Amino acid sequence: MNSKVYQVESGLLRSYTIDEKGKDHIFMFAPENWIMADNVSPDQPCDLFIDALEDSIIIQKTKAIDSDLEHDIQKLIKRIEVLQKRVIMLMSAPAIERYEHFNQTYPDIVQRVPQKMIASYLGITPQALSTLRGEIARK
Amino acid sequence: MNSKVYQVESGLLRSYTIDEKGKDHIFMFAPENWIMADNVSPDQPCDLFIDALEDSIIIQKTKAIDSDLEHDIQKLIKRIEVLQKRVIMLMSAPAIERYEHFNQTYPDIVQRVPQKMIASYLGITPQALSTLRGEIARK
DNA sequence: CCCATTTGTTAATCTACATGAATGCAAAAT
DNA sequence: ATTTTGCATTCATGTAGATTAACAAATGGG
Repeated sequence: MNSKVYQVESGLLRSYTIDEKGKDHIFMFAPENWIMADNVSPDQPCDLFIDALEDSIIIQKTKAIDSDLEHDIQKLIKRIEVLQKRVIMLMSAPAIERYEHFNQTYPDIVQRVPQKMIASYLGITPQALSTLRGEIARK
Repeated sequence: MNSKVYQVESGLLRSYTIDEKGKDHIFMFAPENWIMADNVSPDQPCDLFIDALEDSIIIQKTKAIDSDLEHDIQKLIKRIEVLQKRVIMLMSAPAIERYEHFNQTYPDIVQRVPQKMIASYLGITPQALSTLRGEIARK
């Protein structure tokens, strides 16, 4: 079981899947002080890939729960919180609101990654994001 | 902080949000042996409501992490896993595939709740689910 | 049993977003 | 300098699913 947890000291990571049609979907970004894991659970794998979008310093932690249990639980809860919000927004909010929420969640990432990746995170095409940004700028 | 965790012994719970337009979105179901929590984190509340869809026996656990820490972590990880899958499917899979995945995740729930709730879980309207089921039956 | 309310179905129309293609543009690569 | 290569923009068209509405079926309470 080669599943790992990474603590980002500096730089920027992303995790993403590739669906049957070959399209990739960014699952999350991890800038400084975020943690990121590939397969949270060894069974029922999720095929989550991770790579660095910037030169990054990361600390690789073994998932063996050794010392700071409470701390780990807090981190996990934080992630659940983010995921819940994301599910709800995907179900109920149109792309433009998801984009605005993205800007709040990751205030400075917009400048740091190409737009196509943000589109991938939002679950829309780069073209859709482009026109959507046009509309925002126009008003 | 009145946030609780519930362990379902028998019956069926659901958790859901209500968006600004008054529409509700079922976040998850919890049949026997599942756990369910309302606000995972006291800050940044998510306005997740819980109620029982069947007569249910539940054990209310305080969220204070008392004894079985490892066990709690396993549960949390399971939830993250489910959430991740859900996010990915919402982004990449059409409603019909989400419906099929739902049937795998909750094999017998289809019979136990009204369709409108399943639609809510899937993030589509009851009408859409109805026609979608028609198409499945027809082939 | 009858009425009222909720739930499911079907169909017409509308809209957000996907898809595909053409164009411009900047950064690499040669 | 020139040729790639990848990214962003714009437009035309297609489509999944929303919306609205009307009706049928089921459920529940008196």
